[in-house]
Amino acid sequence: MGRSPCCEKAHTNKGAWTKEEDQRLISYIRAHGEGCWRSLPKAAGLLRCGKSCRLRWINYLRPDLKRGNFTEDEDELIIKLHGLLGNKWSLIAGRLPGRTDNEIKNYWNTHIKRKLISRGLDPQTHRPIKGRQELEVSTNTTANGCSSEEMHGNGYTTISFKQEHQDDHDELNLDLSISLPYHSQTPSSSIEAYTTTTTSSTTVSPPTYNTSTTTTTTTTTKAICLCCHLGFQRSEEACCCQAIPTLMCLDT
DNA sequence: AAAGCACTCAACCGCGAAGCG
DNA sequence: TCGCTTCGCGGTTGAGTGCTT
Repeated sequence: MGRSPCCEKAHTNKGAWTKEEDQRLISYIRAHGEGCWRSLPKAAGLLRCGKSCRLRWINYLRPDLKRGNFTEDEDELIIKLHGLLGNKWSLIAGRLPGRTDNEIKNYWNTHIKRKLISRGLDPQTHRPIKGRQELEVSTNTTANGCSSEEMHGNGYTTISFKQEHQDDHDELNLDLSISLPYHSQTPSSSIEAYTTTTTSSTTVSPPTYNTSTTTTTTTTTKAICLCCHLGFQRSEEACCCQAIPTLMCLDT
């Protein structure tokens, strides 16, 4: 019979949140912290499902949210990140402190798409709209400019971005790749050589952190620790930000 | 002034991933 | 290893608001 509902819908409110509900949620989270969204509504005395509470907190009530218009710099950053990551709004949001994935997604759909179209660019591919046919012939290149996936014998996949595509984003140095977890011998000694040692089967390397298989020059002004990027700073995993004071912890 | 239209954005829904027993 | 639960993400919807005619 399909999935069970995330909550007992008959006894939950839906739609816009009231001030009182907001207040209840804020004070509960202030007192007990985030987590266990499933049981939170009951504990906080809210007739909402946990999902709804989580969304309300993350997208609207969090104290570190930056409200207001996006700056021109943020616009450009979003465009560049989207060009590399596609519709990975949460990853993009992770690079824009104070912005949420929902906010960026909405902003993309309402403003940036139009902006790119007016520049003669396809919002999905970030390629000139005119030259699309010839680009589609190039079977090794995905819509986002990634080279096609390389399947390794062990079943893991490495996705790397073509240099030519990265040239569009020089100043960002977004050398993003997904590859086998790589156990660096000195993981915290060098930002360039940074890799995680999590047990995850894939490692998403954020900009600046090159895997062992890529060689690029790395001069960036903004860097983020992968622990922070992936939210590990809240866990027991060591966060290299502490060891590297120049890193920006964006996900706080 | 009012009706219709366009736009924005908060919130919902469904799915896949991760966690856990 | 399997099945269940919970979480998080991306796509979509719809109410509210502003603009145009």
